[in-house]
Amino acid sequence: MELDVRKRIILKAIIRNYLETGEPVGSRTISKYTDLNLSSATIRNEMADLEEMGYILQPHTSAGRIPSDKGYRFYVDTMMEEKEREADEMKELLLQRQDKMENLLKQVVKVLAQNTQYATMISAPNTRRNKLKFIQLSKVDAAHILAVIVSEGNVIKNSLLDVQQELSEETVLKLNILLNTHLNGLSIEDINLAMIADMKQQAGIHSDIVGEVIDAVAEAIKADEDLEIYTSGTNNIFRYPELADQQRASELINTFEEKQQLTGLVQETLLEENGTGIQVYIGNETPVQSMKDCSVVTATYELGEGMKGTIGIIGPKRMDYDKVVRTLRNLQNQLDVLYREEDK
Amino acid sequence: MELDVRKRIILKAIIRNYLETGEPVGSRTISKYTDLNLSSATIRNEMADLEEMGYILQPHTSAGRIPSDKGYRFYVDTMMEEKEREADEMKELLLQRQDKMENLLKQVVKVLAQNTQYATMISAPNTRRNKLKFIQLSKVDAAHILAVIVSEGNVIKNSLLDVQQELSEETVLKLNILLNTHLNGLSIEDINLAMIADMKQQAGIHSDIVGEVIDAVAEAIKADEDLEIYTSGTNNIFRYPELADQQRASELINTFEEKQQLTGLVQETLLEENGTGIQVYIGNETPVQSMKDCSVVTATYELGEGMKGTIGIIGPKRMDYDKVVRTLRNLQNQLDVLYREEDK
DNA sequence: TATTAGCACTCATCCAAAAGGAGTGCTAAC
DNA sequence: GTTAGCACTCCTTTTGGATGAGTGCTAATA
Repeated sequence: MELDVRKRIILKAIIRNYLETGEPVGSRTISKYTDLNLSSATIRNEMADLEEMGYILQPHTSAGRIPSDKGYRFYVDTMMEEKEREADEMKELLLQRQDKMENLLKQVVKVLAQNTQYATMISAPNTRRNKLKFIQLSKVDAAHILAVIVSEGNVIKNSLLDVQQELSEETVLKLNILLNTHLNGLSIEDINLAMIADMKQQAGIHSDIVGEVIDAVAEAIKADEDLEIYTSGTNNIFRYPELADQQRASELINTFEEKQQLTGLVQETLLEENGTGIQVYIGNETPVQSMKDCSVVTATYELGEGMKGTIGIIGPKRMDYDKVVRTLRNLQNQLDVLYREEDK
Repeated sequence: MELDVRKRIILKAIIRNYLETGEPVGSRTISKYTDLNLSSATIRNEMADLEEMGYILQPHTSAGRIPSDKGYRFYVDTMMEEKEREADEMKELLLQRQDKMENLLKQVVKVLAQNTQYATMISAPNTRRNKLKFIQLSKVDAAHILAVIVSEGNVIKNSLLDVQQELSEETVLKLNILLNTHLNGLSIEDINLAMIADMKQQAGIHSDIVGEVIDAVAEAIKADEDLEIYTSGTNNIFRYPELADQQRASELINTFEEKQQLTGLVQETLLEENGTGIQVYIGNETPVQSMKDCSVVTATYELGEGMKGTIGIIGPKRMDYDKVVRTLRNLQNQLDVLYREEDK
């Protein structure tokens, strides 16, 4: 059996209605809701077909129908195609310029959660391919050296190093010059062992410090790559009864608190690049187990070349996909603009 | 009427039992539970008295009794006294040394939440009275200067400053010296306007930068004082039916997400210093509105003189006060030890 | 052949009444 | 002062209609 035009119209009507109400929708409703001028009985026949084909299902024998994951998938796919053509007149999200990356990200998730009424997450941009801009060692006290590492996009990391014996100010200065001349402009992938050996040799008796700094650089650039995830609007899940029962709510909240559970989502999204960078995961499609009763919409954002991060919106399956996708696209643009300004 | 010995025993038995079960406790239970060898009827008489005195209450006419806030208060106060004498044989919480304050705090709340099965929070140590150890300005690129501010306890803050016109390396060096000679060893309260004016004058045409740096220092040391709060174990509230209904859960989770709602708790705790630094807020006693159905146990911790922070444990009123207080005391010690090691 | 009216049937939900049970307060006896 | 006994309260659970939304099927209709 195939999905003819009329079946499509009916399926869409069912889904639209369910997105609004969250209640199973019956044949009579559709009969009135659409302008097909068909009786409820005819609709019932079509619905039986749609159910057989797996697009909708009945919670129990004498209830209306709700969309299945397959149904949502159909809806999202065709909706996306149609909307692609439309102009995007979405109003701006109120983003203020932030000097620190962390604050920017926190602000983004928060604004996004407020705008969509869903739970949101954002991962800090992937800095692996990011280039080192600047290293600064400073003597803090007799036993500690502070390494400040700035990479492109003005991402700043600190690391406090223990030193065995006190270094003179001149030594610190020399090390600074040594490190900067060798490392500036390189990404973490560019730094190889030969280079490190070379630097260590030049550092002479202070070669151990060089080693520590290199480690710190690696650490700073890479380490919490998967931990820097911010979330907001967690308690929005209570707006949707289908997610608000204790079992589910508890699991979801746990996932949002233990942020490393969200890394799966980030990785998945960065891998599966399609044109727009926006992806929709419905129910079991999501890579995070605890979200199998949710839908997840993700977007990759880019701050200059190589600095990619992931934004995610998590809500019930009857999410307003349309609005969410538009909002995310809008956000992508704004972040892009923000970056260019930053750079000017 | 006074609280004679027998009434105390009965009251404690009621509370103990309620802490375990979370159900109203009846006279027959107490009659068996205690070794007073009294019949349920006698217990009933005593319970009637206790209710009249306000220590316990009946959810409805034919139910058992549950402790009132006043009852909990009595229990906590006397329990504390008794336990004060006991040796503390609590097992160590598994804290690993962390180089960054942020990581340490995150670890502490997490371990604490896992150990107690309640929701936990910690505020970063108050840095207001903290002394400036070291300031480092570095030229990042033509338009940006990076200010790194290190204060006692090796708390590091960064701030990226825009500059109108490019500064030479020498100028940056001069400014560094100027700032460090003037400001090192001072706390934020020590920095006055005269001093700032003096520095600005010495900086000549670069006085605006000095102003910006001072602002950054103030900002860095003070600003997110009330924002640096970490939480963990939020979803533990679902373990306790009396907190797990949607209304309450949603509010609590929101409070934990919007961390500035927790500042009230931090301030309150730092003010009301008693001997041990441990405080118990029962029900309405808590300064945070959304926790009026919870009990909150807070502890101040200290990392060296002046660096005080607050730890909080939030759970149902029938919290295991005994264990919580012991755990917190234990943690206070461990943090103290950790700090001394750090400092060595 | 596609559509529709009509009808029997299912099943969640609501409501009231009944049953059960835990626990109390009171009284009278010990 | 303590306790056994009993009537009483009130929550909780169960039960059994009644209601209503919605379906599937069949037979009539265009």
